[in-house]
Amino acid sequence: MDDESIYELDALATRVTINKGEYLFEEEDPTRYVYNLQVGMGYLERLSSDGRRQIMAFLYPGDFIGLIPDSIVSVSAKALSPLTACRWEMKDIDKLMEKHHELEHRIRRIGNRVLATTMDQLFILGCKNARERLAFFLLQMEKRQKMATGETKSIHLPMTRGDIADYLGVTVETVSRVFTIIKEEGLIALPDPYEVIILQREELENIAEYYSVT
Amino acid sequence: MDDESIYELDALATRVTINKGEYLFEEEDPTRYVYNLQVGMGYLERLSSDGRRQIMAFLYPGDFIGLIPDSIVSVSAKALSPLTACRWEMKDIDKLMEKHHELEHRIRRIGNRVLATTMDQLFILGCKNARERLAFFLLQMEKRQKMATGETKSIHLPMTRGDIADYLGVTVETVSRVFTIIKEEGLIALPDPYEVIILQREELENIAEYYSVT
DNA sequence: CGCGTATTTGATCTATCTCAAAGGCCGTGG
DNA sequence: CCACGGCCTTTGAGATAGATCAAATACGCG
Repeated sequence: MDDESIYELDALATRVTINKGEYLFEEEDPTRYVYNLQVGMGYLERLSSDGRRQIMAFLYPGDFIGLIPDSIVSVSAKALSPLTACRWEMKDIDKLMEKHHELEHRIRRIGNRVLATTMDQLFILGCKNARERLAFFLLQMEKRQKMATGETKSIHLPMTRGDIADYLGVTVETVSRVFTIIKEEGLIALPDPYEVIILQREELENIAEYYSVT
Repeated sequence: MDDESIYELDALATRVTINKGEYLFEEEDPTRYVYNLQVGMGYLERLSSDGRRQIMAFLYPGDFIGLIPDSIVSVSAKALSPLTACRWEMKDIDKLMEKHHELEHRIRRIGNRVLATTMDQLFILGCKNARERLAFFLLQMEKRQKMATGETKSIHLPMTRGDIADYLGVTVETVSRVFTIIKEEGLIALPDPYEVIILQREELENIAEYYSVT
């Protein structure tokens, strides 16, 4: 992106900070902001009226959130850890896009990538069993962590088993059981519930049918 | 969109026609085209190596397909009926977007809408049971048919029960059974397997948690 | 130190899948 | 024009992956 538009973006940005468990924005919220996550992690969720929940995405540093107007999607963004983000008014971004078309192009490409990821997830939920889902999840988190932080030794999972369950469309107990199973099969090591080390990547990739670009 | 870019788009378009059951493009296919469906219907599918299938979307006249480069998503587009579409080279569209920025804006908005729809589907697959899924499906098809053709009396379903099953992440038998159940509950009428009349919209909407903008 | 929350594991239940078979529709070819 | 084959839908019966319910254990925080 050219220097000028970066400079202008920077000038318009506000910094927001929230605690673990708090919302960056909520479903009903009519405000229209765009965020760029800088520090910490979170997730996008949608709730059904009877309390069921779908986690649509986990959020890593660098992720843009809110690029889709809430008039057409309804999700909330919640922090998994203390979280800081840059925030812009949607209308400012709109204006800036009109001026610097390169910005709209960038935003479109980000949107395309989000769509591709969402389709991967759809495929998983539509076709795969619990074991395949968890394998997919672990490889995806490994890849995203690598992108965001460069860390590859172990996968740190800041979310609970319940969050993983609601991301994969299964129950907590199932997630827990499958973790135990694939640990005992020697596919992963689990130093503690929030730390995963992949021992047999290839086997996991075959299970998940998900091949990260290594 | 301004007249000039429509004119240029038109000049660059090729018309393609395929028969029912044929592919507009396939997963491995390295060609990069953008299509606008004009007549007929189809669907986007992804296959897993062991033959499972997820239908990612049903395609109605007016839909744009292929706006996301296949380098990041892998899907095939198949015809449910004889089908004609306009086709452009992706590179031509890219060039035209650079010249007429309004075009890129339009394309971004189309992409946003696709993402919103995909997220709705994700929510359904992650949280809902078979009955809720079918209710969602029927309301969605009704809405899309209305958008595409204006027809609202009955919903015409050109896809098989198997296609619906692979869209909703259940089996053919389950789809068939749920059709029978909601018919006997008086929620819908089924003059024939491919024709649905909604008798109790409100009840269906409550089941699906899907409220079409009427 | 004690409470609340999260994980894990066990036992049972059930929605959906799987397997099987009958019936209907349509296009083809004799 | 009719018979046949293939494909699709529907329905039944039985199997099962994962859900639900329950309880023990571990962990972190005030």
